[in-house]
Amino acid sequence: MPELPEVETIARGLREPLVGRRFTGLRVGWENLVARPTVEEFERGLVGQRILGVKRRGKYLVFALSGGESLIVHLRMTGRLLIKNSGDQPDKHDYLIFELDDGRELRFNNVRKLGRVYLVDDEDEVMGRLGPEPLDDDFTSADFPALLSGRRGMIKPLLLNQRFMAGIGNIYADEALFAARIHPERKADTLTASEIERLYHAIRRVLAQGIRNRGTTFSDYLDAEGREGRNQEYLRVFRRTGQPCPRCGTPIERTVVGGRGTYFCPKCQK
DNA sequence: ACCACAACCTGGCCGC
DNA sequence: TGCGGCCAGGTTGTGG
Repeated sequence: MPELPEVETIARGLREPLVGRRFTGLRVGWENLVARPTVEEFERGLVGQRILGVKRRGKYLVFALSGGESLIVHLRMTGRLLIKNSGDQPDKHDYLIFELDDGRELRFNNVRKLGRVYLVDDEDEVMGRLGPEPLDDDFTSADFPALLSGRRGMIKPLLLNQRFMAGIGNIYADEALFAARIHPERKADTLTASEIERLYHAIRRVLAQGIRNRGTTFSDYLDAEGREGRNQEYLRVFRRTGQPCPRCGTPIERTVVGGRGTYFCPKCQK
């Protein structure tokens, strides 16, 4: 579910309640969510540490801890990070509950149990192979052609490859390709210079819009306070099969590209 | 490098 | 109402 804009919205919402707090306890309802180290070492290493900062990298959330380690969380498909009071009704899918020193809790809610948490000395152990941050100031339109060079596969699976670029998922890949008027199955090495330029700006525009709208909620996504996003009201092709293309009126089509459901306008996207 | 496919999981929806 | 099949915003590993 959560892609860069959703994870960014969560990170922003977690800063105020978490920075300066200390973890006082951990309750584990599904051990496989703890990717590393072992559950016992994870709990022992975490409890007692103060949270110094919260940031996002790609689709990961990173919590800098007072002992120098980093707590890293990936929400995968259905993960949520919610701030609750300790007395609040627990949800059956709250599989990790981080107790805080102010009577509140950080709850990792995760219906499909696919999310993962890590406690590591060096965040590169988890995120070292991620591609560039598409919204960084130092990622410019001049960098994008070089990033694409040598890539011969289809453009959509490439956008979804986190080692190519960090943070893009299925929704924003389709939206960016529509905005750039590029067919999702185009081979990366057939894109013209102007298409590459359009794609660069389209990626940044759709991600920035997603953040402005506080993320896209179809079913699962909620921010740290449990609120839905509203970017679903602004999507132009994603999950809009049969509805008219906002540019030309042709019905939007759905196909499968690289194993993922893919929405596009067959007339605008060549 | 690239591609297809399976695995990890549960819940919602659809058709029968 | 029940049941099987399919689908889902992500990632990783395997085999070709």
